Amino acid sequence: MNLRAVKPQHETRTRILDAAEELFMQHGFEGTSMRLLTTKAGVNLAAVNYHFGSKDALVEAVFRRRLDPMNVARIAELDKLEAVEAAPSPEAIIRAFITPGLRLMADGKDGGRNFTRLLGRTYTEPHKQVRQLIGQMYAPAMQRYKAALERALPQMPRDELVWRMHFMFGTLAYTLAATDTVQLIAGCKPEDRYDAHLLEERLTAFLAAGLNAPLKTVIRKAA
Amino acid sequence: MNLRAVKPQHETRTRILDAAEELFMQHGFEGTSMRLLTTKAGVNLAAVNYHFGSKDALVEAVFRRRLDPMNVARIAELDKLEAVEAAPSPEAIIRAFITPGLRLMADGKDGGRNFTRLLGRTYTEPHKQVRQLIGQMYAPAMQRYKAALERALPQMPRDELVWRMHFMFGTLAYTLAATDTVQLIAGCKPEDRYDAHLLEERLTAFLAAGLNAPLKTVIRKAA
DNA sequence: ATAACATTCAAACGTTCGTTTTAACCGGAC
DNA sequence: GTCCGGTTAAAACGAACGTTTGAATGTTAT
Repeated sequence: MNLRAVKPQHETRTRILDAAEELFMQHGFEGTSMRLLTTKAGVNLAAVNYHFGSKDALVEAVFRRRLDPMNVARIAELDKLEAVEAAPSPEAIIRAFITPGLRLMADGKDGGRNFTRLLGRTYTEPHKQVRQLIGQMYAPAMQRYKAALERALPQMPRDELVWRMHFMFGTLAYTLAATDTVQLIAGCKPEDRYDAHLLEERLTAFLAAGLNAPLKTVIRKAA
Repeated sequence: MNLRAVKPQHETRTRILDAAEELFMQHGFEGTSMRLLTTKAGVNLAAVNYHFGSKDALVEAVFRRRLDPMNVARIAELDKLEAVEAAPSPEAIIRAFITPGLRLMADGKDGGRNFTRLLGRTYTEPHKQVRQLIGQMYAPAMQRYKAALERALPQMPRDELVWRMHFMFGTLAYTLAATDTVQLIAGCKPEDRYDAHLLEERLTAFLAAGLNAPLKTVIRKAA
């Protein structure tokens, strides 16, 4: 029969993915050995190669498991928004964009927090393969949000908007990923980070203001 | 004599540091082998251990070479600013903070651009040692800028300011480090990134607006 | 010239890496 | 029971890792 049993469906796979998420975050990809990984997961050394094929394929699987749902959620949030009004406000769009990430970060029981830390690193990931993979997974949501913001801010030059989206993206990425820099800047209680609602408010206010920053008459020097 | 010769002063060291900067950025620390590194630098395999002691010590040296001068420049910019007026504007403070980083990024002939890409990665660096090292090197400048911003924005709650500094820091870090995400968001000519002046204007406008975002009456749920 | 020193070099060290192999195990189908 | 696909187990593979060694080489002071 080709009917997959409904037993502990791929428990080993899940254990490996969980351990990989945590260890990749702590030590990076190259810094995490298969022996350490499989030991932490409580599985045999050969299990990774059996279930995923190779270490590189495992890396990809780790990202796919979380990133695909997150970007699906991002698009769903935007759909919901645009169903109510044709041209949502920049602030509402920002909120729709950052919410799925923050939700993952606030996820206490699951290892979502591990993943957001890992995720933040990927935007500057050295591995070309990983960067391309991430790019592919983000592209659809990005196009949607770019179009939505162009509609919300019709007066803004396109290249300026691209840069402000870039800044916005960076702020979120850093917020999701950063570990102890906040405590470095000031004595900040780390439990604040997990108050998802408060963080969403702060981040939205900051990003909305930045996105709506007054447009100076930019002095371009002749080429 | 203990007088060091003035000849090609530590040429091998410099060649190693340059190669390390580029390769660490491309492949990460663990992903860069000593054999590849020394080959690229055109030095013997044993040269790194001879001149720096170990690979880890080389990593530290790579950061020290660039980070120390950059944070010295940051403090100097702030000194210069506060010499003119006691309480500079938030925008001026922001500009003073981001300028040294952007200057390094725009540095075409030197490998400064390589370093800024590498630097952006460090804020989410897995290695505890590296993170602590970076933290130590940033701390003095950070305290100065925090104090300056508190003076410039006396009405802002301290914890809100800390978070906005955090966002600001993240935006700059991401801007310095990001590689192809901008092109992912939109067809953005990569040569724009190197127009340091234009980028400074854009970044300053965005950050100043975010830092000055209106303070909503935050609804805190009772503990 | 020669002694003392700093640097470079080729070779090898032991360890750990990701992966492969081969046998054992296990639950259902017949 | 017997067979069989899916999974786990222990052991070994060759390759690559960071580091060390000891001799060779260049450089400077006497």
